[in-house]
Amino acid sequence: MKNKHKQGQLRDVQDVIDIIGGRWRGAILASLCDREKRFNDLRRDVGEITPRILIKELKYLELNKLIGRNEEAPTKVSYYMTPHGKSLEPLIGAIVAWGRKHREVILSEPLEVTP
Amino acid sequence: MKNKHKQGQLRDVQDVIDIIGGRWRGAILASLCDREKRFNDLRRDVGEITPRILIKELKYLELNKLIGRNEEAPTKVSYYMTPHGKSLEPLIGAIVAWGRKHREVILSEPLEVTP
DNA sequence: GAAACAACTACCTTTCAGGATACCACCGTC
DNA sequence: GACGGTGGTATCCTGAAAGGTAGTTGTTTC
Repeated sequence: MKNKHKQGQLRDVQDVIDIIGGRWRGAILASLCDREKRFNDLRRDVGEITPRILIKELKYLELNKLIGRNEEAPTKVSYYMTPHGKSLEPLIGAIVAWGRKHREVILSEPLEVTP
Repeated sequence: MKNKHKQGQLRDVQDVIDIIGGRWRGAILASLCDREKRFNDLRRDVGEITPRILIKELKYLELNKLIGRNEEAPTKVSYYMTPHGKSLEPLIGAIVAWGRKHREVILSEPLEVTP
């Protein structure tokens, strides 16, 4: 994000966009909604992601308290959704609903017969 | 967007992110929610945006049927929210609500007293 | 008819999220 | 003590998005 200098609503919107936007965060959150995962589980789950990016995204989500990190031993780290992370679910639901409706609107282009 | 190859919910989420995400679209939509605006009104409203970018964003939003374009004369063009665009308002409301809550959560860091 | 404005448009540069690749530290085990 | 697996870092690179600057077309205004 570059412009956090906005105030009020716009700032909130941009914050949320930042959080669930981007290439990977949605997929990571979705994968963790399912259940707790270890680093390499996520790596396999999410697909083409490189460890560098995965770590970066996980740290970001952790910083934002959406996911938690559990380290039993240096080689046993797992990630899980926090309650705060789970509170995103209804919002994602709303977004999905609007997205669906939006696609309908876009697909039903009336093919204007220009005079 | 690069990966539209996802299916279902994730795809909807990404679509919506694409629409209201980015540096300017939120601000433009917010400005137009208020009332119809002319090109240079928007330019002043939104802030530092250059005409090139503004045009691009407006075209994108128009393509997505969120805003409409009204050209009375070549020098009298105005932009306005379509009904579909207005249907975004509740969603933006929900996002704002979660964003606010999120900021509270983030700001109330308990300053872990590490042992 | 030229100056001033509105609404674009073209061209070129910069920035930065994301990616490829390779490497490191720690552990168990054989 | 070499070997393989897990959980990372470090280094360099790329491409798309955003930005800067200037130009073009039409309009009104005098």
